[in-house]
Amino acid sequence: MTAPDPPSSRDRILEAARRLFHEQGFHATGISTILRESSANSGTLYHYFDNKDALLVGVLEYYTRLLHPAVMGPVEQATGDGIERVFILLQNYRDGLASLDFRMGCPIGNLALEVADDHAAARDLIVRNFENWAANVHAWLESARDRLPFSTDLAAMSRFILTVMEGGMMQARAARDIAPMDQSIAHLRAYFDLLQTQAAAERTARGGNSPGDRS
Amino acid sequence: MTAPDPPSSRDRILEAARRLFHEQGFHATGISTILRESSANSGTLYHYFDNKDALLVGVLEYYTRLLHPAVMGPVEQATGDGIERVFILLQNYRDGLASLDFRMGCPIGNLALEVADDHAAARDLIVRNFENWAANVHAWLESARDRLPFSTDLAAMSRFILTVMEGGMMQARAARDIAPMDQSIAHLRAYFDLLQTQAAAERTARGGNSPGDRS
DNA sequence: GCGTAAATTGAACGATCAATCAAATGACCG
DNA sequence: CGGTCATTTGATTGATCGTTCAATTTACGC
Repeated sequence: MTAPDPPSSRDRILEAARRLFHEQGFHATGISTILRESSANSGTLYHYFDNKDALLVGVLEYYTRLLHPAVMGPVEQATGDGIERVFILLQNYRDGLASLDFRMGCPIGNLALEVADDHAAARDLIVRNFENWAANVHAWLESARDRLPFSTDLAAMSRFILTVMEGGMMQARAARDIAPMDQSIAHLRAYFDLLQTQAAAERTARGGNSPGDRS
Repeated sequence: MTAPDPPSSRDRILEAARRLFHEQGFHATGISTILRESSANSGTLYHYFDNKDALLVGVLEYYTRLLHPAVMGPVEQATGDGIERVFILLQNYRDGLASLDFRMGCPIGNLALEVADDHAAARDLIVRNFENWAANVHAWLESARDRLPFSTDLAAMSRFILTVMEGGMMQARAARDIAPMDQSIAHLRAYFDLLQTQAAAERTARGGNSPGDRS
């Protein structure tokens, strides 16, 4: 059992930038603060990153790598039920927000609204993070395919779930009150319950058309 | 018919700040830009506003005043149906985002994620804007009370609708593609359809318990 | 131990930041 | 016209912004 390597300068800088961007936002975080918090010098930072935007890209790539190990993996460990996974995932975000005194919220969502219009490379990575998140949830939903109505668009549903997470966190964070997020999750749960009821009716009816089918 | 008064210096500054905060965000907007765009001098700005934060507060108060005349009123003109109003409102946000080439998004939501943690006064106004928005939608839903299941929490539902709007806009804006928002709205519509079907069943059953009731 | 490249140091740069203030001008009242 | 207060001017402040770079130290193959 060897002692873990001390984190490299590059990693310390990246981790400080990640944390500060999350705590304060991109524009509100100065390079000097990142240097102080990572015990690095400006020359070292600019040795590894061309400029502040490249640092942001590095942070977003880090989040991309982290998505499954840190976010999706634990949920998949908790249960094999695709639908239950969705609500464990949302509950994890909920608990994380409340445990941090309603500060910070979703780092990707924050950056999406702050920098998406101006930083093309960052925007691409933000979009990719959203896509990976939704694709993972989509796979969960596919595993519960037979418990949902035949006509339900599961890709759109995974987007909808991300919508509920981001919109709920935005309101709960602003209000410093978890209620808006809990209420949003509760309505998503009610929606799933109705869909499952409908799917059960479909199964007994053997392919009869469904009440919510708007085609 | 008299010619309208030319806007006062204070109004020009406020309008420039509002637009620039919306286009670029709060931290990314410099005082000097606001001065240039409003053709004012720094002394004039600081005569009316103590500092940049007070200017932000002024902008948020302006949004508060604007909510009903500019956002809710037109929807209420379009139809008297409480449920249909919800989807016209969402469609208006959707069309606004698409017509601006997926830039900017909801100004309140942007500020919520950028400044909510640090600026107490701004946070209060952001919360109030969300509350007013949800309260207005809540009133619409109450007017359709008998078409929704008895047990449905309409206050929570109005929060849920705001969640769908903000979360959908976030994704659509980042992706520069309206699809994630349309998909989210479509699922909200499917949810409402199921609720209305359930409510109709309740009415014929005269108070029987409902499938989605999770008490 | 030597040579070379990578990594690190930290002072310094020009630009821009939010904010100040004494002086000038404008509006309104008696 | 004189007096008074609100408004506007714009040069200027010190701080902080992101960034540069020549010099120095460290790491590593031969």
